[in-house]
Amino acid sequence: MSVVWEAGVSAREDEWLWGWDHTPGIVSVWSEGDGVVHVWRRVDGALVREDVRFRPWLLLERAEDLAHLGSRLGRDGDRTRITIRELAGPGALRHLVRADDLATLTAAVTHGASARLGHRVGHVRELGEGVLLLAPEEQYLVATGRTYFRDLAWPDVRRMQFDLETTGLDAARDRIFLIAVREPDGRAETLEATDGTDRGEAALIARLVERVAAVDPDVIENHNLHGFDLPFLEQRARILGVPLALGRVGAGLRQRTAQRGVAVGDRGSKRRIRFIAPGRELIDTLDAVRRHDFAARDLPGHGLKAVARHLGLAGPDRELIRGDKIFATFARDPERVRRYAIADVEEVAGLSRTLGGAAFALAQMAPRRYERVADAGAATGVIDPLLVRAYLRAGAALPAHEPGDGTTHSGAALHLFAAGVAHRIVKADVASLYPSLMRAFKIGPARDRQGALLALVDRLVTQRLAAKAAAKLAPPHSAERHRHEGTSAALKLIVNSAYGYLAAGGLTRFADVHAANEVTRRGRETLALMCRELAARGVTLLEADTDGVYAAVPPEWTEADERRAVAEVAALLPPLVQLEFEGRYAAMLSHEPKNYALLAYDGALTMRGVAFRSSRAEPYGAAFLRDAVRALLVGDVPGVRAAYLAMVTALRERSLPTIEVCARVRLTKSPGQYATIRDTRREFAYEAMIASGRTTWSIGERVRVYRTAQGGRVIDEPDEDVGDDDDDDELGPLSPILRDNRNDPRDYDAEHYVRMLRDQFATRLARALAPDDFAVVFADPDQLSLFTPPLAAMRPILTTMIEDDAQPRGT
DNA sequence: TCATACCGGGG
DNA sequence: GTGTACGGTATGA
Repeated sequence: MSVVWEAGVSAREDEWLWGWDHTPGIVSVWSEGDGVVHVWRRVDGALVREDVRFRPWLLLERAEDLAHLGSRLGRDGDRTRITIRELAGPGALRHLVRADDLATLTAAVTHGASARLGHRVGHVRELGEGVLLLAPEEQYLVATGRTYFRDLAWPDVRRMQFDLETTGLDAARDRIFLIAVREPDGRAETLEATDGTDRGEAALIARLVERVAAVDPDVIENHNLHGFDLPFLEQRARILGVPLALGRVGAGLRQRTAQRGVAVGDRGSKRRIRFIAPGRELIDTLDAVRRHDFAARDLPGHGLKAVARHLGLAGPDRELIRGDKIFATFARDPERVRRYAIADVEEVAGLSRTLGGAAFALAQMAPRRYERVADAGAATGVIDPLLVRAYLRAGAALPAHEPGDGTTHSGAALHLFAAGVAHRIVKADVASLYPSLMRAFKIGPARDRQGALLALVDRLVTQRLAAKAAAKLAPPHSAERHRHEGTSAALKLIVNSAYGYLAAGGLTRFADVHAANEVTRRGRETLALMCRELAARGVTLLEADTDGVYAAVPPEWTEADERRAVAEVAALLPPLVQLEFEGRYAAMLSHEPKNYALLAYDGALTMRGVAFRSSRAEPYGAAFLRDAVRALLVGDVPGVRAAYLAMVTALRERSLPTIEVCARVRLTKSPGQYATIRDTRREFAYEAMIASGRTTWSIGERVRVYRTAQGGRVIDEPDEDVGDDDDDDELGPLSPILRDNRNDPRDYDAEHYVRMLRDQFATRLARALAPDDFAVVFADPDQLSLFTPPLAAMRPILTTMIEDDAQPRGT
């Protein structure tokens, strides 16, 4: 009996995650809400379009808004034009209303609501929380239990990439002169305007449209597709009067409001949109990059070139051209721009395959279009639709959104126990702490009577472990492995956002600040327990943050001792909360909370936090910090002094190239704007531009500026900045070409940069040395002192904070 | 100096 | 008819 019941629950919860209708091969869905849904499917590789009858639905709080229909209102199952069915349970949205088409449905509701409220209700959305109306395709997917891509593997979906090359960034003024296209079979080529006229550009756009129609891809991709290429293309097509039929139905692009889209209309109206090409899915690899980096946080930046290089997708002789020089380069050396543009589309295809697996897998679960799943956040974009579908499948009424009761949300714990240098470091942390606590203590939203969120989290965790295991078993680089890894990444993403869903205030349907606070309270409790128990085993606590602890172990401990201590503490934590031995390091410089440097046993140096890595920081300072911190962490105080002296000498003798002292700044004012405020307030960067003879520049331009005895100057940016990949300890961030600049005037203000070295950079080491020692190590070589204590006798120190300095902080 | 507003990307 | 979070930098009081 109970076994049968368990099986029933299990099947039901599977349906909550994956849907229940196993129609294979769906690659796109589109509906105008007219009672017909266009479904494109890949069947044995061929594309099939099915036009399905479908009755649109909405959820309504007040049935009386339909009372005016009288006998024309049918019960669910009738073939009358509008039907209503009451759902079970306490939720506010308890009437499921359907009709043959959306217009009839919404007209009936607004008519009734107008009468009830005594004023004209023009659109159901004016009913706010009293109604739930999804996009027509989502209504279809929710009601049928179908999802995208069932039984399809990644290569089964036809993907095409295109990338515009333009004369500038402003579509009102600049033109498209070249388009790189890559077809599903991997062939890539460029389409080019024959001349710089309207006619030439219009013909180019028309050729792109023809090519898309001929290739007929299911998916169109590019990096920043929704932020740049599509809006630019749409505006140029509109200006030139070229029809932009990139979809499989309709004459042009459609749009939807999207917070993460581009601003449209005159400034002031804050409407942001993304474009839709019905019948195809428009996928932006920038979304995949952001989603990946959200969890991994290992990318040097989110630009195409930087990410492609980081992931090993870029060829060794990848053509690089600075954005503002592409058009000019094309005039001189068109082949170079062609290679550049083709590399772009090829990298996009590689990026999509490498990072796109999560969205591909999510689309097989959530009742939304693939492109929506790909660009949505996990909480409102994935979990909420899953919950809506689960409730409707269970025949249960949905709660409406509710504003919080004023309770503030409390966050994670952060403690700094000691600052300075410590040795034999162990890092222990809990993987997926918050979802683990939700599972362990059954913390879910109070209004979730079905227990759907916790059931989903449980299932997601189990299935993720299965997907991870399956990925490990599959051959490296195989399609199968790729699929399992994508599934695993997708599941992890949703699992980890379950807590965010709880804590999202009024943004999510089942948000519950009390439940969220219970999760973080348990989290702080768990972290405190970990710290206490680790300390009881003889380690020195250094820093603890949310779900992890850094600590120094006694000199006589072996790695086995370290692992044993962590395992002992792990055994004291609640079941399902798994403390892991995350890593061990030779030494750590603890500076401030979230600001530290780690020296691994293999010699690799990692620096974290603003104090140690700022993209703005002058390269010479960063280079000095790397050398000095490394010396410090191996206990070599004379080495710290030597690094300092070497840099001071290089500055004073001007053997250091100018670019090493430059700061990168972004110009945010136009020459005209700056001219108007110049008399009231001078700004260094602009003065440096003017002093260097630069009278024109564009807003957003990045320049490198440095200080001279007279003022400031700028130097030109290198060819293209790909971002520092941060596997440092090579030559630093500069290219050899720049180091070898023969025209370098080296007229920087050396004393200014010496002061900066001491006051801005050396201070990062202050907590690791006794004050007297610090003064000696960073004393100016020109100021002789009668008595200097021997550097070799100095040792880095570690200062333990008193209890009050361990600062718990809310978010 | 500290708080807050805004950005991340694309040519 | 939608909605991330976070760490960094630029800005204003």
